[in-house]
Amino acid sequence: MAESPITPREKDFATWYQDVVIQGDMAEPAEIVKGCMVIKPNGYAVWEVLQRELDTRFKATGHQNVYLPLLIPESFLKKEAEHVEGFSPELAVVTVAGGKKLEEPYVIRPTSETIVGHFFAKWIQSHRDLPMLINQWANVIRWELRTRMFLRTTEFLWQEGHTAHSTHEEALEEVIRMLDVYAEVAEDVMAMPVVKGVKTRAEKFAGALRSYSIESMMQNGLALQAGTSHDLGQNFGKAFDVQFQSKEGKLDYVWQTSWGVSTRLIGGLIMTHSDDKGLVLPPKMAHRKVVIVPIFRKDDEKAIVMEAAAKLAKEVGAHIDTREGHSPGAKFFHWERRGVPIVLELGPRDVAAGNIVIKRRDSGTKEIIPQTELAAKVAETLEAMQRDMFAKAKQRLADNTVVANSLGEVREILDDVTAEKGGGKFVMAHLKDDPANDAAIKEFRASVRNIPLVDEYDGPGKCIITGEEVAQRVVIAKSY
RNA sequence: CGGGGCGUGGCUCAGCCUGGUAGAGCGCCUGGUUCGGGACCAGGAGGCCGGAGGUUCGAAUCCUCUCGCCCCGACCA
Repeated sequence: MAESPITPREKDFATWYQDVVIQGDMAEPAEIVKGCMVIKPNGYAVWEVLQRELDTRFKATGHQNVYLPLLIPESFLKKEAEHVEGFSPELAVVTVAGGKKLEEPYVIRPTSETIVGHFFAKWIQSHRDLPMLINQWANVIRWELRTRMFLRTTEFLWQEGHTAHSTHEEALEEVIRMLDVYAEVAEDVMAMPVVKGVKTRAEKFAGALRSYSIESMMQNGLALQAGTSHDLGQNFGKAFDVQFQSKEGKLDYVWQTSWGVSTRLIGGLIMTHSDDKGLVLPPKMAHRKVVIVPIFRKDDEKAIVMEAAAKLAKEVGAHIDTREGHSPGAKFFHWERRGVPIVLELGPRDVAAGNIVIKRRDSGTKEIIPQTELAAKVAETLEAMQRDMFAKAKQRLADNTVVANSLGEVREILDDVTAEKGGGKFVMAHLKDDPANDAAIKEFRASVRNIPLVDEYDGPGKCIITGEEVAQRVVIAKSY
């Protein structure tokens, strides 16, 4: 028995994660470029599934795709005071082009609110131009000091939605609508349960009135911000002079929103479902759902097995592993590490008996069934897997969410938690939304993840720091 | 930016202290035997030892400079 190339979660969760990403052939560090990664075919295919699922929903809610420039004039960033302050430290700037020093440097986009502001000002004159609903699929660069594959890389892929509305109410509806879209994709497609909520003022997007997020829990108990949706108010409208004339003939600034999810979701997917044997993909996220490993010795056996395999593969849309020079065992490990939901084994014994062996990736259960029942069994198994994986993740979230009623208690629960050691929890506590309180939590390197939109706890209570009455408990956790 | 580690065949690393013909395992190629959970045997290809300079008869090894990567903290989708 060869030693597993994957570090067990128990031993070191962070290393386990790296191992799963690499052994699952999802991505590898770019090495030649600091903090960047190469997304490999197996990883990019997952991104393509996400893109399809999200894009379909964006279109269904009335959005259209656009593409904006990668480079932003430096002065644009400075137009919104909070925005530039928030992003300055992590900008990459182009100062030389065409062999000449540029008069005004270009910033490589960390996000496109400013460019959007500029073009919205050109495109919007009347209330009839509203709402303006656009989305961009793009890459962005944020010069982060600490990177981890998929979770935080210097360059990453994402989508950023940008909308403009004539009223704040309408903009807020949009913010929540898109947050709901994210939650739906996370839960129904990725089988990754999330907590929807409002970010504290200290944690909001630079330049927003308020930010909303979906937070998910990884297997080590750390929180992952899986998606954000921002109520930008009229901040960017004023900064970029995006005005429209109302029905009554009055001029007003537009109310904007922006929302995004990134390749980070792939990291979340991995850390939600995978195990010590490697990647586990929920069926809806798997581009290759079923693989057949044929087993044979002699050429005559090979002929009959391959014939049966071809017929069954066609029936269930399976990929046949025809690679030569690899034993069946090696092939099982190969697909297991890559997270394929169902692996079918087909050998001479099965062909003779009219059977086939079906193996589920998540539970590891193996079953021998008649070939005539295969199509129905595959469909049923994929459905059950999707359901079971979500239920399991949801249970883990519930099991690791605890209530605390004092700052000391919160600290005790979270103090020793690290990405490597795990043991993280979502701690529900009453806390006033005040930057000073966020700072107190930061002292032990935890943070307020969000204030849930739906309070599933005991309603109002006294803030664990100030003692003031607050409406509900917030989620406090260590996070990525 | 502070602390730590590391650059040697595709990968993981040994060799460096004590200078003297560049190694191992895995992977790869060829042939044969295998094949129901990581097969075995035989043969083979592949490296100016991150870069520059210096010391020396001679440098992967010693000295100086330099570039880069990884890990740990402060910042973050």
